[in-house]
Amino acid sequence: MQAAITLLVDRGLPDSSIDDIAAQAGVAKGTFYHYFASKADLMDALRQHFSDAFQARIVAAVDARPSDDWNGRFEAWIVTATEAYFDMHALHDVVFHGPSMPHRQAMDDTDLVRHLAALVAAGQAEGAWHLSGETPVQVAAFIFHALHGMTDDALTAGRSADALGTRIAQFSRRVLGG
Amino acid sequence: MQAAITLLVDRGLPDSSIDDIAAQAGVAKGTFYHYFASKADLMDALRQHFSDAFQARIVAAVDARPSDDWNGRFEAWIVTATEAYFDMHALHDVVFHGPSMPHRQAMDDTDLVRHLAALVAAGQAEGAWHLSGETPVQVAAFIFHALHGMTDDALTAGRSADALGTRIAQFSRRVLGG
Amino acid sequence: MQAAITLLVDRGLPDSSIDDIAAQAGVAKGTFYHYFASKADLMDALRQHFSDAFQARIVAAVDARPSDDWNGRFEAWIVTATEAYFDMHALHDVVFHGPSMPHRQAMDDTDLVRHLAALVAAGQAEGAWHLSGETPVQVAAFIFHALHGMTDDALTAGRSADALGTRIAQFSRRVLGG
Amino acid sequence: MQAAITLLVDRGLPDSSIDDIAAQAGVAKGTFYHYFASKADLMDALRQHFSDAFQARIVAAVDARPSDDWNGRFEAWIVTATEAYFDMHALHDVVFHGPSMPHRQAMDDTDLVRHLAALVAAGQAEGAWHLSGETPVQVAAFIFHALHGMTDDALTAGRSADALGTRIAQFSRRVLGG
DNA sequence: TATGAATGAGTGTTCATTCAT
DNA sequence: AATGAATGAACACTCATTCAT
Repeated sequence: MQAAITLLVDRGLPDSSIDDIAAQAGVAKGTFYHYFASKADLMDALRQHFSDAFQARIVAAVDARPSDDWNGRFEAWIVTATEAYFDMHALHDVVFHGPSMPHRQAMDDTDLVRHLAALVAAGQAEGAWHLSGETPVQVAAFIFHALHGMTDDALTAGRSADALGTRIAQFSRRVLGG
Repeated sequence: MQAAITLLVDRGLPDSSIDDIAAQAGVAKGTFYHYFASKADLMDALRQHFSDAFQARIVAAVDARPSDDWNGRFEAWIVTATEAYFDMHALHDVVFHGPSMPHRQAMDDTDLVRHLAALVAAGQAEGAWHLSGETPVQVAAFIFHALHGMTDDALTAGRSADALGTRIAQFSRRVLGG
Repeated sequence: MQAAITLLVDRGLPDSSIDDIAAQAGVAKGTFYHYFASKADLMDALRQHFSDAFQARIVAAVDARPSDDWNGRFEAWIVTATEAYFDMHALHDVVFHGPSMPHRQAMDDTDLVRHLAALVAAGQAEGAWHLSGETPVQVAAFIFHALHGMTDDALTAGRSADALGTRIAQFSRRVLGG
Repeated sequence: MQAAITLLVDRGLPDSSIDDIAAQAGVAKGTFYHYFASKADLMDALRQHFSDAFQARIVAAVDARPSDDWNGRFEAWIVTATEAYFDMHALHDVVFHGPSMPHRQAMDDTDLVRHLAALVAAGQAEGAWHLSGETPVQVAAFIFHALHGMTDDALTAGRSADALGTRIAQFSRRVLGG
C-alpha cells in the first residue's frame, strides 16, 4: 500500500485527486479511505516517510567517517544531503509544496538544521573550525538553505548532481572559517 | 485596479476565488475578466509587479553607494534584498507558491542572481574579493538561496528583520573570500 | 424559480439530491447555488413559503365571518386548517419531516397555536365558551394536535377531506365546553 | 445483541452509520450483517421492540384498575401512554422519524388507537360516557393524536411530564362527554 | 465598459453492503 | 460464527469561465 503510493507520488502528482490516486494504486476510492482518514492524512504519512528516509541517508553517510575526521564528516553531510535531495525531489515537492502547505516551512528542515548544527558545534569544540560570533544554528541554517537552493537550480536547469555536492561543500567550508 | 488587487493579495489570499477577488476590488465578476484573461493571467501580472518592485529597491540601494565601494555595494544588495523579501513576503507567497506553480522556480530568481553575479564579477575584477575556482554565478546563487532561506526562517519564527540583513551579509562576505 | 421548486417539491421529493432538484427545475447545479446558499437554505425558504400560505388561508377564512360569531369563527379556523393541511401535505412533509429536522417540532405550529389560542381567549372573554381551569393555549394545543393527527389519518387511509373538518370542529367545540 | 442496540439507539443516534452501531455493540461490521439483513431490517426489529414495550406498559396499567372503573381505566390509559411516550421518545424518534419513513404513519398507532377505541366502546356500552354520533374509533383517534402532540410540546419546551398526563386526561374526558 | 446569471465538471468524503478468510 | 478489507455509487458543495444584456 505504502509502496504503491510512494511510486505513484514519485511519478509526480502534485494536484492529483483522490480519484486519480486510487486509480493509480489500482484500488477503489473507498479503499483509500480505509487506510487514510483524509487527503491531509496521506500527506502526513508521506511527509513522515520522506523525512525518515532523508535523515537515515545522512546519518549513515556521516557515521561511515571516522569520528574525529571533522572535515570528512561535514563533507559527507553536505554531499549526501545534496544527493538525497536530488534523488527524492519528486516526493519532496508533492509533500512540501502542496496547496494548503504553510510553504514557508518547506521541508521540515528544523530537524535537519539541528542535526547539522550539532555537527558544526562538535567540530568547533574540537578546534576544527573557527566561527567568529555567530551560533552553530545560524551557520547551519545558512548552509542548509544554500544547499537547498543550489540543488533546486541544478534540477531546474536539468544539470546532473555529479559535482554539485562537492562544490557546495567547498563553499560551505569557507563559511565555517575552515 | 492593480492597486486594489495588490492590496487584496497582500492581505494574504492564497486561496481566494475570483468571486472573492472581484468582491474585494469592488467590481463584478465579469469586470475582472475584462482586465485579465484568466486567473493565471492575474498571477502573471502580479508576478511581474513583484519582480519589478523587488529589483527596483535593490538597484536604488546599491546605486546609492559610491561605485568603487565594493563591500558597501555588496552589503547594500544583501541587506536590501533581505528587507524587501521580508516586507513583500505575502505577495511573494501568493505569486510563487500557488498550486500549478513549477515550485522549483519559486521567485523568478534568475534575474536577481544574475544581477548579484554581475556585482560579484565587477568587484572581483577590481580585486575586492578573492574567488578561487568558482564562477560569480555559482557564488551568487549560493548566497542568494541562503538569504532566501534564512529570511524564511525568521518569518516562520516570528523574528524581526532587524539584524538579519547584516548577519547574512557577514556570512556572505566570507563566501566571497573577502 | 420559486414556482418551479414548489411544483417539484409538491410532486414529493423528500430525498431528492441537489442534482435531482436542479434537473427538475431545468437548470444546472451551479444555478441552484446561485439562488440558495445550501440545501438547508432551500428548506428554510420552502418552510417560510408553506407557513405564510397556511396562515394566510386561515386568516382569510376567519375574517370572512362576523366578528361576534364566535362559533362561526372557530369552525372556520378548524375547517380551513384541516383543508389547508390536506391540500398542502406534500410540501408539509418535505419541509417538516426531512432528515436533520428536529422532528418533534414538525410544522412550526407555535404561531398557529398562538393564533388559535387568541381566538379561544377572545371568545371566552365574550362568554362564548366555558373553559374551567386550563389556559387558552393549552386548549388550543390540544385541539391543534388532534386536528393534525386526524388529518394524517385520513391522508394515510386515502379518505377524502370532505366531512373531516366539520367532524373535527364538532369534537373540538366539546373541548371548549361550548 | 438486542440489548446493546437498544441502549445505543436510546442514546439517540438518528444518523448512526453501521460502523458506529457495530462499534457501540462491540462487534465487527460483518457481525452486524449476521444478525440483520440490512439497516432497514434493524429498524423493523427496533420498531417492533418499541411497539411491544409501549403496548405492554399500557395494558399493565389499565388492567391494574377494577374492570368496572371506566373512568379509572380510561385515565390509566391516557396517563400511562403519556408517560411511556415521554420516557421512550428517543427510541420513538429514531424508529419512526428516520428518513425513508412514510412519516405520515409515525408511530404505528393503529394498534394503539384500536386498543383505546375498544376501551371507549366498552365504557360507552356500560353507560359510562355519552358519545353522540361519532364512532369510538374517531374519538380515540382524536384523543390519541392530541396526546401525542401535547407530549411533543412538553418535550420540546423542556417541561417535565408531571402534571401532563392528568391534564390530557381531563381534556379527553370532556371529549367523551363524561 | 460593466454586469451577474448561468454553467457543469470536479472535489473530498461517506456509507450500506459484499465476501473471502 | 465472526471478521474487516474492499467496494463504488452517491452526496453536498465549489469555482473558473462564458455570454447575453
